[in-house]
Amino acid sequence: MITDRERAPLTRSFFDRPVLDVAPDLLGRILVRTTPDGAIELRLTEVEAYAGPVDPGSHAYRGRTERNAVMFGPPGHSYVYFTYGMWHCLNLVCGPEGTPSGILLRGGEIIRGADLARANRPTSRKDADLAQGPARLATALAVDRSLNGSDVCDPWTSVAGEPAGSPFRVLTGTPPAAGLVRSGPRTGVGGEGAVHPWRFWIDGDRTVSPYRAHAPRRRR
DNA sequence: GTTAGGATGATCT
DNA sequence: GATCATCCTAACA
Repeated sequence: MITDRERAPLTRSFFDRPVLDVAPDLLGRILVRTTPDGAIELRLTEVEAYAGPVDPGSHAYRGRTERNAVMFGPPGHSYVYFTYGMWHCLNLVCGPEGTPSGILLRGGEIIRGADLARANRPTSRKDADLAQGPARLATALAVDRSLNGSDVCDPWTSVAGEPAGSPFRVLTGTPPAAGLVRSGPRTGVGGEGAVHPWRFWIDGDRTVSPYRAHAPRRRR
């Protein structure tokens, strides 16, 4: 059962918890993406948890490789991967260190810097689409693999001494209204990984991506 | 409103 | 060689 009113303090140890605790706790919080052109703020509305070695859906399921190496590192860092030949996806690594797990950011509402986000994603027809879906989210926030392994600062370490060029921060934001946090199967995850209801979203929010079940692709 | 098909390349078996 | 934590467009209802 999801207890959507439990909110951990947003300190350095926020991400150093089991991924299933962190994932619903991220809903409603704000990811600040700082670019050379300015800041974009995104209120998170949809995430998916990937639970490392016990989860067939996780990139870390078959052990450490060059691609998934940051999932095996300390929590509070970004894991960015490239998929389908075109797209990037942004994850946040959770703890404790040694249990490689991450949270895929699937959807959010741009609450500041919408002009920058629109410039990054000119094909978007309406603002609700800007970060609706993981690859759209990464595109709107100008995230690519050059940001893999970046530190995700919390407010306490970033108030005065934020390193120049630090690309991500997380702010407290506004919690979802009571009773609106939902969970269900993860999008696009098949096999045994499909049984876990590890997708979390804010019910009724227009920036949550439509659910699509896993479907094997036809070969051509 | 929904659905089918193509784009495109890194990664892993 | 197959798979992939996807998106967009066109076609249809």
